[in-house]
Amino acid sequence: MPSRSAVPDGKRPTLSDLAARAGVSVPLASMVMRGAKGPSAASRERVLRAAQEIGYRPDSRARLLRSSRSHLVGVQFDLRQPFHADMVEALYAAAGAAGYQIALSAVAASRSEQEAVEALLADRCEALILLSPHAPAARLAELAAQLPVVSVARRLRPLTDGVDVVRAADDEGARQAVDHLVALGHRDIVHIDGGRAPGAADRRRGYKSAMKHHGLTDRVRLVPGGLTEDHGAAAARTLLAEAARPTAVLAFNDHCAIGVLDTFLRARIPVPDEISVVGFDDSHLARLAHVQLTTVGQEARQLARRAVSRAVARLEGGAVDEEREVVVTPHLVIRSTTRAPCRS
Amino acid sequence: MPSRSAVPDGKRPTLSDLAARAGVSVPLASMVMRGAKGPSAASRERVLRAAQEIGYRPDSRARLLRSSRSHLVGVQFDLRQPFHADMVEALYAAAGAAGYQIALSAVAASRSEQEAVEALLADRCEALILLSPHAPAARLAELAAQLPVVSVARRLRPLTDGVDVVRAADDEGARQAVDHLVALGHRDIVHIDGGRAPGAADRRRGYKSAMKHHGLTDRVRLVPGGLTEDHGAAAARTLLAEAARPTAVLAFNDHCAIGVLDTFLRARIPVPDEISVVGFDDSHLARLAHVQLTTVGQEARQLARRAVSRAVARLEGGAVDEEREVVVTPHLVIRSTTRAPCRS
DNA sequence: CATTTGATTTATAACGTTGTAACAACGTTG
DNA sequence: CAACGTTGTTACAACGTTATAAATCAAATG
Repeated sequence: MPSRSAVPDGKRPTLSDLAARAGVSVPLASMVMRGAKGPSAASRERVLRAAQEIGYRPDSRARLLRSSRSHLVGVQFDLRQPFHADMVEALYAAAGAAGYQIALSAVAASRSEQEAVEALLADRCEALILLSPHAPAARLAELAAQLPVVSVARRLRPLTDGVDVVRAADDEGARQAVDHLVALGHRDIVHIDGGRAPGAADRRRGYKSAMKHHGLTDRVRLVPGGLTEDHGAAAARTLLAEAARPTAVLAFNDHCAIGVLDTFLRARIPVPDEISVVGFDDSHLARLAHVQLTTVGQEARQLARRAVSRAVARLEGGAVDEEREVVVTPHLVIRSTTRAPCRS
Repeated sequence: MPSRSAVPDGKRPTLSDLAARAGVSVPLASMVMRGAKGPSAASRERVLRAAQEIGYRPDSRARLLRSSRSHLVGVQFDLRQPFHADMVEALYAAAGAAGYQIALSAVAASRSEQEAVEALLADRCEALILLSPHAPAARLAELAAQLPVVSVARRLRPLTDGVDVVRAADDEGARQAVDHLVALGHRDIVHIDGGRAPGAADRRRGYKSAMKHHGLTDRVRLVPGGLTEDHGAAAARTLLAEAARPTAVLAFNDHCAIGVLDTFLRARIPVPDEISVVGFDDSHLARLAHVQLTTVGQEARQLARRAVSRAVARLEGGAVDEEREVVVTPHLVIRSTTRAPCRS
């Protein structure tokens, strides 16, 4: 069996291998590797060259074990939600900038939130960022008793003890969408909702209140939907089966909106000529060249930054008793699926 | 500030807290926690109850540090590829069954493969599973000199030293798709390819050889495509602009196929009535109720299982000098986007 | 009764890293 | 020249866990 590294015994090189090679003590090598001030330029260079030569890599686990701080933030996300992909990317950047690392733990059909969180805890994360968690509020509170917990996009009705919330102003987003549609001349605007999904209630409320504000209370119409394209497609079929169709649809999220778009296309109903469609999230789906979905942008960057800084504040600032809830204002992104209705 | 845990000082409980609480020694508590044989039923129960009471959780980092084996496999995946999501899910299961844990590291627009791999190495992974890596073969070989590396879906032309490959038989998959279409009566079958993406060359070759096998060499037609919906949409527009349209399209992957479908729909070209479309991967996109894409299934479960067992074999079996390349046979999944051509 | 056996339990020493405090070597200063 | 900072370096202990070997103890044997 061939040797797998530059030190004789085939194991990965450690600090003491490095120190031996450079002809210095272990602590000195350590200081150089972590860029602490102290070592002279000469020894610094010697150590770095030796590191290069033997291919030394610090062992982050030992490092974290030693320092009581782990500077590790656990992130729970759902593999099936594209918006989560955007968030994870933004979280890497935000955490890096704050001097923290990220440990990912995925939720999927065969992997529960419970399992995902267990893994993060065993990994010694100092704080948890949960992307639209479905766990009961009691469970979140239980976790928050052990370490800082940030719930992203999931609002907690009574501000749950110890759990920070970072979310977009879903009601405001829905309002913007309705305003835009009304300004274009639409009156029959339907909302395909997200049932009991995180954020759904707020979007519903925002939709209703905006309709009311425009004096369209009697045109309010909710169709049961959900988070997936299938849900959107089903809702769209419901609409098609009816005599009087709406002129515009506000879908719960981009995924759902795509299902709606697709169903309309198949039924030969041109969008936006005959009917306008608005999504929610501004995930990369919406930006696809052939989709160009008008949607409510959730500002993943912002959300990520705020979530991280919230967690860090709890960790470093001691008792941070400002707002428990951070609300980021969403922004309507107008693309090509909305237009004035062709006939009133 | 409220206490964040069940032990007085607010830190997370350790083995010695647990041992003290249970009135036993630290090593004994350790044995109980990891289910080693030795402890009596009585002490086992006492320790477990104490663990329950103080909310003890083993610190996996310390655990890994101590045992030279970490039983940790690093997985590099791309947040934007739905097929990777399926693979990650399957990998969790496969690794768990083999007694290993998984560390995820994502690649995205703002996070390079290099960064992703660095993070995994620092985490002390024993082996790396890379999902369609784009890194140059030389770089992979360099990594393989340090630890077992499995490349999934990316074939390495000359079997690169030390890198195992697990992939679907892309050529065979393309062949199956063509066979299916020909059996339905199609002759003008176009392939929208994946350029230089991993697997693209094989699919191209499989397509060509199958066409040849059916005596359709003069009908071979390649259109430049890519991995995303946008690529598929662009290719479809190219096809639409021409006088003689094909009766069937084999797209590089599901993503690309969806772009094609969408463009055809917008152009009022019914699928599969006027034109058939086949994808590749059988990612969850293809299974959506309103898409029901006929596609070549890559068998994520199989791939994941084989990738893990390959890595484990290298780690545990010492010198495993069987095949360096594991090829899984794909299976055509016939759904609703293929049908006999309406006019010959 | 002394002694072996077997089952439990414990003491001790690591794993690779870093913080603390101590230590040399050196030139400055009174 | 003695006392003193500086600057660079090192010894030592610790983080939370587990492997090894040694210790304890009851029961069983000769």
